[in-house]
Amino acid sequence: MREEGGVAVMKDDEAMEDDTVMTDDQATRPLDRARRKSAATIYDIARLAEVNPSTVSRALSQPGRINVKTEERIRAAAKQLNYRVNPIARALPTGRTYTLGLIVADITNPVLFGIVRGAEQAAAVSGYTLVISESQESGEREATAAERVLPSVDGLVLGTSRLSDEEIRELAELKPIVLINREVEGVQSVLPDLHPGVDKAVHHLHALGHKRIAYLSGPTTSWISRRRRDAIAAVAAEQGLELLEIGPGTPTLEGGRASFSSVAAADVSAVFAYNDLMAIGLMRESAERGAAVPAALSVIGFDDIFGADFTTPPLTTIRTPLDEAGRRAVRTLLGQDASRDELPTELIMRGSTAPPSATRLRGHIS
Amino acid sequence: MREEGGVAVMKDDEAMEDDTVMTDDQATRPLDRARRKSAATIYDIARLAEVNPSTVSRALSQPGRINVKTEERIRAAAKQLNYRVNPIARALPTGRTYTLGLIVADITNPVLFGIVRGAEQAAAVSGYTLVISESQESGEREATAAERVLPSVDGLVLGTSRLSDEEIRELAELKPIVLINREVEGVQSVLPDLHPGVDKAVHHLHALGHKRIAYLSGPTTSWISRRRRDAIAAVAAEQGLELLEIGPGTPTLEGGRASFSSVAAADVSAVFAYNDLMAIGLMRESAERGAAVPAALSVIGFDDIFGADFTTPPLTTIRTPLDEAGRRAVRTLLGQDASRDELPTELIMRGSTAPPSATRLRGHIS
DNA sequence: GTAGGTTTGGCAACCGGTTGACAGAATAGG
DNA sequence: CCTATTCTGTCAACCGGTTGCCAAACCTAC
Repeated sequence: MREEGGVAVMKDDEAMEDDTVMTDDQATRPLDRARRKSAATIYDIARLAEVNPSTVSRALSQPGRINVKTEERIRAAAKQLNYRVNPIARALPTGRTYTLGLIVADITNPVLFGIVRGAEQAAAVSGYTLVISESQESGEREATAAERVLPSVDGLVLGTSRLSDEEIRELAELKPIVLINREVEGVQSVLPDLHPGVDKAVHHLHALGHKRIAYLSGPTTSWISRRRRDAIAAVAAEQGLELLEIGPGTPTLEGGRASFSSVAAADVSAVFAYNDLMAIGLMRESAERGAAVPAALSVIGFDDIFGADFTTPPLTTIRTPLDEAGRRAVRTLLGQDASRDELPTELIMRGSTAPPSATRLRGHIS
Repeated sequence: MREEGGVAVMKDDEAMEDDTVMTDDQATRPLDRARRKSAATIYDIARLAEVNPSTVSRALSQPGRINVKTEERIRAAAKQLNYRVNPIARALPTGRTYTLGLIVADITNPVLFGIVRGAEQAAAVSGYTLVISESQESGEREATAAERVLPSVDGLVLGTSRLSDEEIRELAELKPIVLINREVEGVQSVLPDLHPGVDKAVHHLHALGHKRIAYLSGPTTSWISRRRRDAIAAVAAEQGLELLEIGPGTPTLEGGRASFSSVAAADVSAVFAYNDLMAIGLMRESAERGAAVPAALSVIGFDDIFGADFTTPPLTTIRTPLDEAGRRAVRTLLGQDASRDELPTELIMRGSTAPPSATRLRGHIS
């Protein structure tokens, strides 16, 4: 009787002869490898095909290295035994796991779905498995997660890293790293080109007659939040718009709601939110406080997440092709994509902007 | 020069002496393990602490087995070398990978976020890593994905399986399997208790005065779709409501939109959709065709996904605690949860239902 | 002081592949 | 026909841990 991962496994060998009955007792005994079929190995094939295991290995992984006749015999034996190569056994000597890691701040944050999906697809296409970990917006947890998956992956994508540049460089010394929405000297990254979307958005607000606008920022640790702010600031200055920064805030619906009073107090007629989640939260809070968007306040988000067009009014937002970002990050990791181009953003014009209202928002501060 | 996963790696050994310069050349050479720091092993520790590697292994994984003094010396050496156990090397002899697989139909389907998050959390808490794979609603791809991850996981959660009972049983012979929203003889599963939510929803429609309602079904291969239909049918019959089945449909926004004409043709005043995505699609299509929800048509969804309350009107839906389902599936896999209770559903009453309208929907068929 | 029991740590086999080196067979070239 | 190549398959080491078995060292108690 031995310990297995803290779960004591008992009655290891009773009733071994009866394999067909699925007793309740067995059903509740977890991760019990003992009585399950174990997979065929190259040794089984070797015995069946009457060759040396190394020949099997070569026949299967280096077609042409071995005599066609023999290779066929081996392949037939492999098929007969329903052989699958054991990725773990293969990874040990070669160091290649055919697994990639993806660490994101929050799996359930719809902002990241695109990244996850794109990365998963690109990985699957190349025969790689993707392991997704969550850092919950915490740099410390992110470091732990990275350390945990690092030994068993061939490379790592940091989707929304909250680590310091230094920590990221240290990781990059151990395994190939690709960053999304973050730039660190000497580490590869996939970045958005904010100009097309931001330019158009700011011009749009200017054309509507806005004079004083705000940027509702995300977490202080977010590199991309600062970058979005700077991009907006540059265009705003050029257009003679006054830009305030409100924040930092939590990049969630709640964070957006919570920002309402600061927004109202800031006396602005339009707000760029760090992301759509905050934008939607702000819109809803604003509406509930009697200041309907866009009449009383114009709101523009970032990302164009799932559901951004469900809202009333539908959210105007600056879209980054996130699935493309995820896909490209993985392809870069696999060396299939050398392009350094930034991914163009795009303004998705919907209904959350309007000319500034005569009535000020101030009255709505509770 | 050898092949690595289809990517030819060249210039393998030039400039090996210069480790500090991060040339562009190096940056674009992917998955190149060669010149990176390689992690410390128990052999390094053994040398440093002047003991046998097996002693190191014991000191680290079986506290108490070794003399306290020696153990401390070993731990110190391990810390000094910043040692992390290599999960792959550990998995090979033990067969335990501390990794669990989760296969879902579609990662970006918000219905499944809850499952993913719950599963990830439960796994992380117990020190397990979760590998998520996507089957894209295809049984064949699901089988491939399962086969692919099976050798490297200790167990598998099938989130939205499209496999046959027989295929599932075969998988269950190889590794522990837990199903969500699906029941197969002899395989563990986590199921919702549809009664509380469905009862309340049907009663609610009855009370509003509806007489003839429809169930907009999901994919034919979806076990849970049939189950939802049956649960509704049972209560509808009891309440004297006429229930039509429309479908099968694709469980997406588009699928919901596409169903509109059938719904209109069916001449019903209320619709249960297989899931929220379809419900939202239907609502929007309906509104765009001039038949506003809920005035012209009442709609009730399933799941209460992210964004279900963003819509106009906000969607009334039957919520299943999906993160709890994901969590419980993993805990069951790990043998930490023997409870067989079904997860109670709950009616989330919002704004997409109203008394049946006098005007029929028929006129809206295009 | 010694028989008996318990710690403690080392040895070596093993998990399931991969791969460099090599020998014998087959083929080519002169 | 003999030597030089090329082909083909085997041997054995290795990846980095885990673990059964054993012997030496250490206690304990009589």
